[in-house]
Amino acid sequence: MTDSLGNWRRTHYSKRIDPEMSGEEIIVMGWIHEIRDLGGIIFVLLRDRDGTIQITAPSKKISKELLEEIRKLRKESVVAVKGIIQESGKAPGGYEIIPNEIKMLNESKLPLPLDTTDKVRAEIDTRLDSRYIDLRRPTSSAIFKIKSRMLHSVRNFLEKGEFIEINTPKLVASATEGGTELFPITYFEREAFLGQSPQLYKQMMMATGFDKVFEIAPIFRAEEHDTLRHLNEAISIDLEASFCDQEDVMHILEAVVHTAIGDVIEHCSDELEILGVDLEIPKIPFERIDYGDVVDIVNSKGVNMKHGEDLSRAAEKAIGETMDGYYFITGWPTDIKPFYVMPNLETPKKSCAFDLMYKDLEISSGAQRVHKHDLLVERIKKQGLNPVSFERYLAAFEYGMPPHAGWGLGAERFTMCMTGVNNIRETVLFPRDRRRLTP
RNA sequence: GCCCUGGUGGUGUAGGGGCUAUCAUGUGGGCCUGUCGAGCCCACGACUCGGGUUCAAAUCCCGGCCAGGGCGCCA
Repeated sequence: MTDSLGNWRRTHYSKRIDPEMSGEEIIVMGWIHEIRDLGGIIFVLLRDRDGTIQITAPSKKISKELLEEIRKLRKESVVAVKGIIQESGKAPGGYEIIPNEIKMLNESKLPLPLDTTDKVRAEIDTRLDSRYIDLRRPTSSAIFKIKSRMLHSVRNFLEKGEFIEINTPKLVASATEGGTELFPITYFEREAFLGQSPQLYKQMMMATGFDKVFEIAPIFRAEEHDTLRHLNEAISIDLEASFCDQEDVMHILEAVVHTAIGDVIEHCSDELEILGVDLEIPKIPFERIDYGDVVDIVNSKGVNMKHGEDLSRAAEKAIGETMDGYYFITGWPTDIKPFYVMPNLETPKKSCAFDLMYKDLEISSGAQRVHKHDLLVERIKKQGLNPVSFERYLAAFEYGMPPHAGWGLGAERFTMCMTGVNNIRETVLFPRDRRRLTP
């Protein structure tokens, strides 16, 4: 039998209670985390968003009816408890609630698909199948509280820097941007695709005079990768700024990373402790290492890498062993970077592109962009693409396109860096990968 | 897509041609007034699917599906 909420409202989260409130009557609401029935006394741990609070029911202090009600409680059912706060050295946290009245708001089916108390650890696959229950575990929810704080921090920082937040379409007409595989969809009578990147749109925004824009939105990539650091749907923090070169946006990027980590340390100390992470604010400016030096270091580590190649996984690991924390790789060969990346004026084989790495993980890449129409057409042709399919995009470069630069930062990869988790799926509520499309 | 490893109660595991299929947690019941991974007693609950070998397959072989790890792909 379940009760209605009625006029009951939660007065306190578990973490907002302290022993000085002793004697006060409050209402807490949440899930039954654990029950220890000792016969003459019953201890119930009630869990809410922020933690747990002990409900203590001694048979001598409460009515028989209430004691029997409490004895019937089962794990993960949702209840509301009205009771008196009592200071107690024996209770966890130094206080407990002596109940006066309990409302059973909704019972949970048993047995549970996984253990919420971490006595028996479930595998990530099992956890993702029942993600709503998995996220009741503090070690799971802590990751998302940190991710949320990071996203707030980035928005806040860019807003202060007078960036305009934009939204670009995720339903796009053509697969002509290049390289990566796109997800085809049906768009009325036509074929369309899910957007792989807001790149071309945010560049078009530079022709509007908005000057500085950013977007935090999903990107979709139909690659059949099956690794701990790839997703088919991810959140990209994208930024583009006019009258800037790559150095300018690298400064912004390292400031964003620096600020976000500082904010997470300041506001998420409980979550970091739950995860056992000792997060430190990285020193800025981050170290810069030229692509040519990367090739030398990688080869010196016994990993074969030719000049002009992208980093293999082994190469990433080799360079990650040498470089500590966050660092930029600059001076990438023009040939292995996308057409919209500006070649270096003096040495056109080198580009104005950069990657931001954390140890052996690429978390961001960016560049100064080509803003000259004719050079852009030339670059598109050189990459084996057809300028005709870029007509609408290219037109934006004919009516006064300022020089500009920008980057995209992977929100999930950045979250991995801060939380120390080694599987990117841990950082997405409902991850989409090669095999998983539900829930 | 390739290579390696695996799939055993709800969860996490042990075992590895014939035993009542191990243990923990859980669930149900019982005892217990300070638990905090509570304790003790009783009960419940499982061999991924299809084919093959064999007197006999959860175990060996082949294939599918799924998972874990590594790689590739990822303008």
